[in-house]
Amino acid sequence: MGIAERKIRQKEEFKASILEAAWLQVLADGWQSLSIRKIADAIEYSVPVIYTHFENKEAILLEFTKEGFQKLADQLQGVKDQHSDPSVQLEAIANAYWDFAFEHKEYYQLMFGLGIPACEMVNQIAEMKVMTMIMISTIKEAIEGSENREADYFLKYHTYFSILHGIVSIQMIQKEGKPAEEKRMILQDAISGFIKSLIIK
Amino acid sequence: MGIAERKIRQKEEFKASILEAAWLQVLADGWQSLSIRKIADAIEYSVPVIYTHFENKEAILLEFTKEGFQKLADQLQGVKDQHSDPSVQLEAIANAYWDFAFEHKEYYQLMFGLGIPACEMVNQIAEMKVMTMIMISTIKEAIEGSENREADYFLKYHTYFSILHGIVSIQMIQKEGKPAEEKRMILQDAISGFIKSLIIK
DNA sequence: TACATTTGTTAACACCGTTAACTATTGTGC
DNA sequence: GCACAATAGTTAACGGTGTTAACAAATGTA
Repeated sequence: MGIAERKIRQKEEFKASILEAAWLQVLADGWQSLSIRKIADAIEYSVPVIYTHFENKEAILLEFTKEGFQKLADQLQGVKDQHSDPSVQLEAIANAYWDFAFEHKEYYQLMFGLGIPACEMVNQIAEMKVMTMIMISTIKEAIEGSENREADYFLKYHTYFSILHGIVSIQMIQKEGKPAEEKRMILQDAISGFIKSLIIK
Repeated sequence: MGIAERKIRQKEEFKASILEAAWLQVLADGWQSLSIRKIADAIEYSVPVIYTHFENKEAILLEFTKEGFQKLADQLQGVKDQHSDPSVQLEAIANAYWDFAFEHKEYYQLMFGLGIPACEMVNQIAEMKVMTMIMISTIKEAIEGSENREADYFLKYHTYFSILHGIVSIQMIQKEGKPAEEKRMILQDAISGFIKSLIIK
């Protein structure tokens, strides 16, 4: 009575082949270029068959998002297990997180909804430099009036800016939830930590 | 001979009316819902007239991106001027940055290419919780073995995660540029600062 | 063999950005 | 005032997107 099981197996294989074709497209031209029609073309079936295996395009992307979080969690657990001191673990996890993001760029962008039009333009926006200069000059002044005068102000600027953007964009993704009061504390915590490490040796 | 000037002025007004219609659409349904056709509909002209004022859709979005950075820089400069101590300034700038992002969500998302499909789904992804748990448990352990045992581990987790994501996504937007060596230093700097403020009172 | 179910197809709908080809309107030189 | 050139604005199309209704072909069952 293996014929029902064979059918299920074939269905799974079909689903897998859809995901494989989709992933090849994502790797080739980024996930914004992914289209149902291209997938159908790649697997040499008509378009609607895809909808018998996935509710819609988003469901396909969701699959990759889950896969991404699984892979990421695996890698983080892996490096955590290599150390015993929690502080060292936190450092190792941070590095592994960074590695994952850049070794699996497509996954990461999908997981956090990154990289649309601005991606290409943000580099050539002169207007951004004003903001940059305000931040850099303030950091420079802070360093000069501190006991840590040999600090690299450009490095510190990047850190400062990255912390700000990280906090904002994470909170933007997690739509609502916590009250604003609580949210602001995260900012407060991160920035006070940054400033301390900036001005104290 | 004011007729040439009137023409220029009218052209400017037309351009402005396009941007205004576009912005209303963005405010109403987010910038992913913006389409040339909807703009044309709103200003009651045919589609191609828009292309006589803007090269393409991206140029319209670019206009808003510039506007956004200008507004942001203004606000940051404004709060910086209200203080004299650089450390206080850095804190005020951080708060103003946060305020800008959430008071002008659409601008911010445009400026940093945020919020595509994942935005809606990232909340309901069970797979993410594994990663979350790894980070939280490590932070908890670090706190318990530190001299700062009353630290809020959940707050610290958010800070940690936000810093990681911020560094990664900023570096992903600024495609290439610095060598990997230098990039990793930003991570190193931010994380070592975080860990210090985590375990030291 | 006759029927029902599954499987896959074609063709359409309603959108999208972009552009070529055309018309109506305006301004200019005679 | 009139013919001509320049401008402004139009329609209609091209090629693309996600999604689905209607249909045909293959398969399994009675």
